[in-house]
Parts: sequence; C-alpha cells; structure tokens
Amino acid sequence: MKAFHEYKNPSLAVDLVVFGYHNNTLSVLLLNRKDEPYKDQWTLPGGFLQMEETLRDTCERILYTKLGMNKVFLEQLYTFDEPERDPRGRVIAVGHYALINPSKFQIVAGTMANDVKWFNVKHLPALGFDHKHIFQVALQRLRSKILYYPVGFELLDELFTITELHELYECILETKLDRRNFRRKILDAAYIINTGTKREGLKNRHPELYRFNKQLKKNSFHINTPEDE
Amino acid sequence: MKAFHEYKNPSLAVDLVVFGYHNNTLSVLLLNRKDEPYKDQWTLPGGFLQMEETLRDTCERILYTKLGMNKVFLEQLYTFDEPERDPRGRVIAVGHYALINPSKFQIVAGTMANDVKWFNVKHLPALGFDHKHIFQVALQRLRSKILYYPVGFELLDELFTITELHELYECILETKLDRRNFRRKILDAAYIINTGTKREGLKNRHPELYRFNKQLKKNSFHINTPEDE
DNA sequence: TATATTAGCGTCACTTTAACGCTAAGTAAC
DNA sequence: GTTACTTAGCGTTAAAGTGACGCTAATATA
Repeated sequence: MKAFHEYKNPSLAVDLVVFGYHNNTLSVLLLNRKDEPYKDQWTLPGGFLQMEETLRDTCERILYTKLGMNKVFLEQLYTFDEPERDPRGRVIAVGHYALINPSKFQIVAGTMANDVKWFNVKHLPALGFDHKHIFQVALQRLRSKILYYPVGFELLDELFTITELHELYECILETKLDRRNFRRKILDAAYIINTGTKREGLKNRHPELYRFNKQLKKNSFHINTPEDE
Repeated sequence: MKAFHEYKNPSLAVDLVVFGYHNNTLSVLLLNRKDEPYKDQWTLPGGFLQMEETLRDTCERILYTKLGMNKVFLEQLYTFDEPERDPRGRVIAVGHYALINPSKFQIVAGTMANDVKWFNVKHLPALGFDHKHIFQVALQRLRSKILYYPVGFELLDELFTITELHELYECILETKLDRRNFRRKILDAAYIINTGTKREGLKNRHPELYRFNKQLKKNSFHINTPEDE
C-alpha cells in the first residue's frame, strides 16, 4: 500500500448551474471565458476548491466574488468525472445548482470573465467543457424536485400571487397545468399562506398575495404532470 | 490567477454502501480495518481514485479486488467533503451504493482487511470515519428510489415470486404493505412478467415465478407507504 | 379425509384527480 | 353610468386510484 501522501490526485472543482426566473422565463447564468481553454466561449461559472474550504464554501465564494450573490438556495447535484472533461488535465467537478431571484442582485462580470449573462434555458449557446451535460442534469433535477418539494418560492419575490406561482410551474415544467386544480393542490397542501393583502395596480381583478409557509411538512403535496399518465 | 498545476488538491476516494438481501434481511457489507486510522473498527469499503480511473472504475476495482464482485448495480450517491472527515488529511469521498444478490458471490476478505461481513442494517456496529452518515444517506436513497423505480430485482434471483418481492419491499421500507394491493400495483405496472413456471418444493400452494420486465417504461408505478398519508 | 397455510382473485367504500362551469372583481371603452 | 373584457376565485362531477378486506384454490401434512 502506498503511503497516504503518495497518491496523485485530480484537481477538484465545482461548477454551478445558477437558475433565475424573470419575465416568465427560466434562465441560467453563463460566463464568457477570458482565458483558455474555451476562451471566448460560454461556460457555467465554476472554480477550484481550496484546501480549507468545503464544497459549499467554494460555491459561495464563486457566487459572491464572480457574481455578487449571497445567501442563495444551493444544492449539490452530482460529481462529474469523465477523464477528458477538461483539456488542462484531470479535473473532477462537483456540480451544484442554485436558485436565485434575479431582481435581488446586480450581476457584474468579475475580472475573470468577458461577460456574464442570463440565457433562457430554451435557447442556450454552445457550452464549453461538459457543461451542457451538467446543465441538463440540473434542469432535470429542478423539474423533478419542484413536483414534490417547494423550491419554487426561491425564484419568486417574498410575496407572490397564485397566478405567478402557477406560471412559474408551467415555465419550469414546460407544460400546461389546469389553473384551478393547481390552486386547489397548492392550497390544500398549505404550501403557501394568504397575507390578506392584494397586488394592486393590475388591469383586472386584484389577486391575493401569498408567502411561502416555512412550517410546511414534507411529503404534503405532489404535482402531477400530464406526462405522468 | 494561479497556474493550473499550482492548486493543492485534496485526496479523492470513493466509499461504497453495498446492500445485499438474504433470509428476509437487508444487509450492508462492512470491512474490519487492519490499519490505522480506525484500526480494528468496522467501516464501509472504499479506496482512492487512481489518475486514469473514473469514479465508477474505482468502485468496480474495489468491488472486485476487495470483495470479488463484478457487474453489480452501482449508483453515485453524494459527495462528502467535511474537512475533518478523515484524520489523515483532506479526503473527499464520493459515496456510491451497490445492490447485489449475496447468493451470487463468495465474499472474501482481501489482504487489506481483517474481516468482511454482512450486517443487518437494523443492527450496525459503530462505524469509522463519517461512514454512519454515508450509510444513512444510502439507505434513505434506496428507500425513496424503490417507491418509484424498480431496483428491487437487483437484490433477488432472476426468477422470484410475488411474495418474495413483497417481502423485500416490506423489509427495505420497514413497513407492512397489503399483500393483495401490492400484487395489484406491481402487476398493473407491468413491472414483472409471469414466466408460466412455479416454484416447487414448498409446503403450501406453489407460487408462480416472475422475472423483471426490462421493457418497463419509467414513471409507470408508485408504491405508497403508510407514512405518505 | 380433514386441517393448516400460502397464493391468487375479487369487491367496495372512500379519496384523489382531471376537466371544466360559473361568478366576482377589476379596468377600459363608450 | 353601462357594457365589454379579462383575470381571480370557488364549485361540480365523472372517472380513476387506493386501502381494507373477503373468498376460494392449491398444496403439504397430520
């Protein structure tokens, strides 16, 4: 057996799929790379783990220094280890995804990138590395998770209407959900709490404003998509 | 920015939660360590990634060389990165779980371990490292997954009776499931195929033998546990 | 032949679900 | 004001799914 320190180790990085929802569109944040490899191409934000950091620390550092975001929903996704995934050498990436409300942050391209931009998940450019694959795993995870666990409110303002929540679900799942059945399920599950106030200034009837119920017990609801059948 | 090779890297390992089902008991395979750290204590099998390997390769190498197993169901679980999880230094472990049919393999302790043994998941000894935690994540994953995806047959012989499958579910989920309703769900979902043969040599009525239906379309069934309600 | 036990099939009340109708509340046009 | 239009909120119903459980068949053994 080799001594402990004799093992060669691959580099360890995190890659981030940052989802945002705005104007009825689900978007992902992409970085245009300033340096090789994949110079001038779009990729997911990511970075190398430093020895004293946890993976979550690394993600938070990247979110903060490259994108100016903090205190966002963040979850580990999967670890990507294809030997050829990075042309610089062996790099293993622990994929994560984050859900953020774009209206809360002013995105700035750090010094590392030419540009940082939101892209509609339906119209992504070509991505460097294996980032297309990581993105697809993340989108799939988000879609499954939202069916049985309340992650949607991470993407909305603190107060929102049922219609707004409904549109978010339809957008993420890319399917139509009956408006009235959706309302019933969400309310029966006590997923959200009526604040008693209404959203003013709209053209038609003023909808009631809700907020997320943090006391929600797990497994209390399940949304079916038409494809379930 | 540092040059690529200047980053220090933690060691990368895999840890394996190997589930087996035998005599109406769900078990996990544990190794008794020959060396420090955690000498003479029980731990999950695991090992370091070698530079030319994928994570799956590493898992398969360990399964084969330490345990004599090959071609088993194997799935990545989660990546565990607590900085203090290994007293030797910074080791990040990618947890995996495997499902095997113990009757297919003769387990042998490799030269690395004092002993290798199956332990009933209900009566585990103390485990070294953070392996108790990894085990719990794996068990939870197995329990959720079996509700909507057919993994059970990995633990059974190729031909099995509905009663055997039913007992497996009750054992993994640690709950009673109505025998007749279970049968109806499994059959309605076309989860299994009747082979037309029967298991002989039993004391009472001879049950029909089934095998897994590999054509099963996803999302075609869902088992409810009493706690769902 | 009777008994005990597991296997397989069926029934029913209750709950959940999908589809969709109807009215209320608001704005804008006249 | 009145009418038209649109979104919001509430309700209804038929069909499907679910849980609880009864009944009979098949087999070994006493």
